[in-house]
Amino acid sequence: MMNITARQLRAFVALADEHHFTRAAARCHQTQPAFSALIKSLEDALGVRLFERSTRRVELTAEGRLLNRSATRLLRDMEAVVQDVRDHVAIRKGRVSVAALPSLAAGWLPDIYARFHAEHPGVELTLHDALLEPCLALVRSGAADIAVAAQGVDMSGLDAETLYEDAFYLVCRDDHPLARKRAVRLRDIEGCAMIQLGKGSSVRQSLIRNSAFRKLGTFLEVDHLATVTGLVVAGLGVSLVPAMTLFQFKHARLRVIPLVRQDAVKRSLYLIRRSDRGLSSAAQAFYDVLLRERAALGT
Amino acid sequence: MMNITARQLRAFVALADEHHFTRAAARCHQTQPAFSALIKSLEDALGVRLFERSTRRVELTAEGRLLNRSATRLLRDMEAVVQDVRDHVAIRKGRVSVAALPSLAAGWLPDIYARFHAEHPGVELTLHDALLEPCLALVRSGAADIAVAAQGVDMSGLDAETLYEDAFYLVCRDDHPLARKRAVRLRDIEGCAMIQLGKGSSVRQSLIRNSAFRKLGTFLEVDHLATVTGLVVAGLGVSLVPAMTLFQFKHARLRVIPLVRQDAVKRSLYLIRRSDRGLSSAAQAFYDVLLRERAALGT
DNA sequence: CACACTTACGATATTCGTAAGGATT
DNA sequence: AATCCTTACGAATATCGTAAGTGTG
Repeated sequence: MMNITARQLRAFVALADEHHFTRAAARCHQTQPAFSALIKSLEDALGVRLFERSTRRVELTAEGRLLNRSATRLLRDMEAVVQDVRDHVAIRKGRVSVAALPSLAAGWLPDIYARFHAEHPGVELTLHDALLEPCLALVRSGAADIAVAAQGVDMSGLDAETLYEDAFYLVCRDDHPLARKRAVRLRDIEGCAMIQLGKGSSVRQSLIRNSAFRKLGTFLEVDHLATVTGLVVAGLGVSLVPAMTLFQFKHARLRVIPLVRQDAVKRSLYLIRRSDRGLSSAAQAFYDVLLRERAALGT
Repeated sequence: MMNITARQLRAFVALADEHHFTRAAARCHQTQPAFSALIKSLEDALGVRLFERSTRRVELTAEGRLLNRSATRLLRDMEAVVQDVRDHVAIRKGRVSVAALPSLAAGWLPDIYARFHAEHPGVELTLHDALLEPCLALVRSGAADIAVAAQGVDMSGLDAETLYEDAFYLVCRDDHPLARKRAVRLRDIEGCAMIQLGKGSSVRQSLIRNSAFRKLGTFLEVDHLATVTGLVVAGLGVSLVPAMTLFQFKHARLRVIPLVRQDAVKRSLYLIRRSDRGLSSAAQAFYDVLLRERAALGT
């Protein structure tokens, strides 16, 4: 029947090259009679003699020359396809697209990206920094492999693996009345001018979900953490933000103060992916790195 | 190992298409367990799972999608190459190049070309009309598959199969003294003004080789048979030409007269090809047609 | 419980390597 | 006589189909 194998093509090319059964057989790591049979099987499959052979001469026939023009290319194509798949499996090639909340995208992930890229330089990395719902939408649509985010309202079709419990801290200027405290209570903050992130942010959502913190006033509402920093530095108010965002508040005049244990509030962060399909090898490797980094987060 | 078969690729494409083992197996004319094993063998060869399968869902993995993009093209390429070879074997495609003496190229071959083309419209035909030595050179170099010609001085590396013994006839105008004879003797011609072809022509060579005819005078020497015709019609002389050229002398005022048996002279025509390589299927088919037509030449 | 993929297993077909055969120089 | 391709043949391997097993909706 019409079932050509890569081995037949390799044998054909080797023989067309060597003009010698014994040598071509050796090149294919076979005994010569087995190699002969392999050539014969190809000739039978094609219904035509591909080599004129006597004991002293091995030459391509007209049809052999015809096949020879295509066979090398065909074989190379074939091996390229196989190699490509293997490169992806071995994570020498690939693409990973991650969607992450802005705080994580700017604070936690860059180092991980750098290390992953150093280990797998052939893999294209994409990072979407987006608010919670857009993050989930990216994963749902397949545009992103993984989201690093909080849970959304609708998590159907998504798998969430707990990543980190991100504790909130009070951020204030050094001349604020609370600036000297080692830990603050909810009650301490209630009277303060609060600078909050927009309601689409997971930081704000986490506070809204917590009944104790829901009644906190909002003096100003902004979209970006950097703006919060600026406003607090300017002395317009204080803010409550999770640990993962604190890299934004490294400033000489700012103080970061934990909440006392009984008033602690956290936002839960998850690794999120589609439940209906597995990850590519590269994406799985990235996912595994994220899981491994989770341990380091505890410190 | 790395031995991909066409069947594996066909199975893969079928399953990627159907998303259903049982249906894909049927499409490949196999039982479902055998088909399963075939997919598994491909997955093992590539070292990666290509389908996510539960009993209710069959979906491509990321690597499967990667392969799917190439597999269809690869399979089509493969089948195209095989089909191309088979088309050549079945003489639906191909190329035949024939070198023939001018007399044969113009007189005998055109009909054969027409019939061969009607039977094998996909085969490209080339006809080189050339004198004897160029004809042989074309075959020797591989530029022509077959020559229809006389034997040359050097026939090494060439096989010659007898085609036809081409008897010479006297051609003269109707008012010539010999025009009324039923057959002429060598002696009758010796005094005539002879119009001859150039010494490179096989017609002239055949006469030169025959000792009895070597002493014939040459009144005029020209290159083309058509010119001979014109000169004879003009009454400048007579000519001796082989039967295969007589189509050139169909003219109301010309007479064609055989030689008496004891003075008969012939040129031998051969089918000539390289002895060191076989013919392509198409060329062989053409060769066979020429051999078959040889029988018709006897009449 | 019905459908669908996997595993088990014996039968068949293919492929392999060793050894003998035959052709060419 | 030496080289080298083919054929012969028993052994190892692969593939097939039937039947039983397993998991999912």
